[in-house]
Amino acid sequence: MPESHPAPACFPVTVDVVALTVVDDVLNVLLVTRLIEPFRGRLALPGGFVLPGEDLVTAAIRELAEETGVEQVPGHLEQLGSYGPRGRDPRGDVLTVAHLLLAPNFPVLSAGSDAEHAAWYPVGQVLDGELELAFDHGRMLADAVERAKSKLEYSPLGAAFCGDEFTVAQLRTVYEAVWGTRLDPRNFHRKATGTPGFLEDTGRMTTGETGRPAALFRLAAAARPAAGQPIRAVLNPPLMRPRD
Amino acid sequence: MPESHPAPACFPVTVDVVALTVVDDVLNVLLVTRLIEPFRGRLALPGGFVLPGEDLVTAAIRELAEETGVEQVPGHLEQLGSYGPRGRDPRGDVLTVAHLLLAPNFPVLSAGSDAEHAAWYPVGQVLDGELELAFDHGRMLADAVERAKSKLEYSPLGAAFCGDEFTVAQLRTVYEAVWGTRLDPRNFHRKATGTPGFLEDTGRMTTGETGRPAALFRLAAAARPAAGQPIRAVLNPPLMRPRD
DNA sequence: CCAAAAGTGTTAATGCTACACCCATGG
DNA sequence: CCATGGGTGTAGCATTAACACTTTTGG
Repeated sequence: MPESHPAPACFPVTVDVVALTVVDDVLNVLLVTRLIEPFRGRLALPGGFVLPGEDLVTAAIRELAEETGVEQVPGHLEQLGSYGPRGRDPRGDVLTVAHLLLAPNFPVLSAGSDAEHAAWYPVGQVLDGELELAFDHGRMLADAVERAKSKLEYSPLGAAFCGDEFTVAQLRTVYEAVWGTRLDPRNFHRKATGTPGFLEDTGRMTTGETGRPAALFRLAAAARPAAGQPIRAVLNPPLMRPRD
Repeated sequence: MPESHPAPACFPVTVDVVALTVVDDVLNVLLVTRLIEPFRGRLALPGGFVLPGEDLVTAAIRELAEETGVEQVPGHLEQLGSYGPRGRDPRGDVLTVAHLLLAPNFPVLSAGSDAEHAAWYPVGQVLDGELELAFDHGRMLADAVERAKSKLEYSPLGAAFCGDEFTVAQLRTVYEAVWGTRLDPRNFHRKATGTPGFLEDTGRMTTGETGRPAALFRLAAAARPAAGQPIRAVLNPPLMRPRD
């Protein structure tokens, strides 16, 4: 750590947020259209400079709020990793700390204003190269998706994509969207409801949908993230995605 | 990302390295004794300021070399996470990016010189509170150990603690040291040698040891880390540590 | 009644745990 | 021969994968 080094050089530091959600059974990412150079007109992850006296999470939440209007963090936020500082911004060295947000499909305040236009885009279109992102945001997105995929296997974070109460089928579509696979509804139901400390029956049911009504669940107390505490590996043995 | 924000404030950025190894069946961490304030005389992780024009990994490798004398990275190095910038250095806000190094027990150039004294210390003594580290390095170590524990479950990185060639028993003691558990040698042998794409028989055997000679293995080509590429999840289904 | 989705039962395959047991070396 | 660790076989248990089947709603 801090030693007797020459010039404790300073670096501009930014935070970026990879906000993922599931829209119509498809994994989406929150992107903004850049209004300024560099990469003007290009899609990018929301983010911006860390201000003096600010912490990383604080900055991430603030930037997210500035571009989406959400007041509280609408889901699960965690650090993804740091990138740089070299070779990622044409204007010079910038260190950025990427964050991962798993959230239900929240409305973004878009268009109309003079702010950058924020909207949900299917992750597949970006990873396939159909849409190209500014800076090294494409790599961040890829890393984020990989992280999300593996988190679903052993943690209860799939529920972060759902609201407070959800059906097993809704939770299953989350897994299917993130993993890009189909899962057997019956086996998934057994695993989800049979895992101790994962789901909690609310006693209430859905209504008005086609087919038989489904039971509504919420995250069990043991699986709910206690502020700042590490996420418990509730699914043990893990719920594994099919490989290859 | 970079927007039209007020003053793109700068932060001093450091890198820290949590170097783990296994010495005599016990997980150890590489620590230095601080020669300057703050925390003078206290144990700390090796690390230091990122220099202008430097990248994170470059800085981590350089700092490691300066304090241990190793020329090449002696094992597997990956980013652990970022901490700060607030409330972790009494002198002011400093952002640090912690790195995790899993390596065989390499010799550290210690003592004698005027440099900080570097040596291996049992991880248990630190986590138990017997030894207290400078800054927030205790938390970093805890995070690093947790990361290492979970990596062993599905990745071939346990082998990073061994040399190029090793026996199944040596690999097993790594797992036992990191997880702090005992594993059945026979079942471990089956799982390790039976997992496709994990181990590769060299055809050679150990000699001179007590008991029956053991076959020497190396990491299979498929499991060897291709520079900069993500580590393959070779152990599928994972080799799971006993819970509770 | 029919379609659609929720949820339960059942069976075969797979993988793990816990051992008994044999093999190969040094002393 | 014996102690020590390397390595194989195998039975029982737990979990998963695949799919038949019943339940409960809306149209």
